[in-house]
Amino acid sequence: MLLWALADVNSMYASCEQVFRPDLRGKPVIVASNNDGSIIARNKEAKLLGIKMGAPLHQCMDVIRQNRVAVFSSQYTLYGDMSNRVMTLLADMAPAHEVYSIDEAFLLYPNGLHQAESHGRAIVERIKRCTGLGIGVGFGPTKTLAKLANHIAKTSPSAKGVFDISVLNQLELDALLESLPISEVWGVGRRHAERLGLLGIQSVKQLRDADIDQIKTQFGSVLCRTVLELRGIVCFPLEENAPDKQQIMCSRSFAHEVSDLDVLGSAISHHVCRAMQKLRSQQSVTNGFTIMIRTNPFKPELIQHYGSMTGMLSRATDDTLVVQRLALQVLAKLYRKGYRYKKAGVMLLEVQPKSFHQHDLFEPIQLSNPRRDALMQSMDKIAHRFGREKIKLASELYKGWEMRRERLSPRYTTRWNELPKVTC
DNA sequence: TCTGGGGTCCTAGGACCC
DNA sequence: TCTGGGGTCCTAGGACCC
Repeated sequence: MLLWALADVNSMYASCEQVFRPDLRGKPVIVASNNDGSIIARNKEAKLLGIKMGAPLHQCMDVIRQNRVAVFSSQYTLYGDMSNRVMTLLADMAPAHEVYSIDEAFLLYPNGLHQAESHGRAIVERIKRCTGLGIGVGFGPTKTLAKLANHIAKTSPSAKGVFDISVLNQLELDALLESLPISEVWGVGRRHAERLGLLGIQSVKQLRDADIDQIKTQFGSVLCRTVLELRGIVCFPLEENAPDKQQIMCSRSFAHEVSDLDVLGSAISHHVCRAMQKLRSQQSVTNGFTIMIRTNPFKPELIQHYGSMTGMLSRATDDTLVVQRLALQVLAKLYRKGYRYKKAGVMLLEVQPKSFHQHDLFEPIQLSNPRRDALMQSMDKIAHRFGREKIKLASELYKGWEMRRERLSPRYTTRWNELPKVTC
């Protein structure tokens, strides 16, 4: 009998920081979003202090100071590398797996497991030993139930990090689902939870037993599949190979507001470079892009401007210079003098595989420009080997749009000169 | 002073076609 | 009194995820 597992790292970002800072063990740790804006990760101790997910950092400074909470700026280089290590180990412990997010993977056992719980404990132990990170593992007959089991693994003291929902008998399962609110279900967000509540559906058991036609007509086919998954019917299959991105977005808030067009242009150029690099790394081309700039919506006393404008290309491309040139032209149209901009970004649209892109009827057919392809390859290689900061376009060089990252930890695992120091 | 940055899918409604 | 009946395609917006 087929069995799913969901393994996910406990407080991933906070745990990654803690692994390299043994002095912080047992102490509250939080990680701030880009620009040190809001709180995006908290360890157990920080949660106990009542620090909320998504809360603006500056509103929590009292509790942070009083309790000596360790605060880190987010360091995705580190988290990404630690994630790769975890995923490699997990892949080795199941016949098939799917990396679902930076800190979660589904594992699939097509023939089930005799001792799921002890296997789960072996996974937890191995990840801890090899990476220093704690994980929780939930087993169930569908992805949705495995996710729910994972929630129990992490929150129920008796589960101690591993829980198999598939071994429960019908009465036990009903009692458990009755005790869980629908908001714990994967695919039920705040809006759905509110609307379901109005229909009197509050527990997971009630959702599982709800009228499927009513769910379909009132909430759509996605939630309908979720309900079926709660009944043990597999609707969400394994996706072993992450599909190529259909859109690629790069955007950042600025530490300080920006009014100068050249500085905004520098930010846009930088985001175009990053986005195009992502595009090439999945061997795709883009047909166009949207540029976005906006003022600070949290300052209603300032005059606001949210501007976005799309530029379409005559031919799909993966050439940074082509997109960057047009992007700056679009930005110049979008820009309004005198506004204090807080964020800029670019989104690549109509992303498709380079191997079969559509040619323009009115343009001469040209498969690619070998010189430009070589240039792009060289840029990517240099950036990969020596770091993104070593190769830039001239238009990226205006300063003044940096992020705030005042509590950044070293890139312990990916830079030789930032390796953790060991004292013997 | 200070509020992230990515993504996906689905649906409703309008434009347009014959 | 009764005012066609199907389609497709596109877009904006809403919901969800981490």
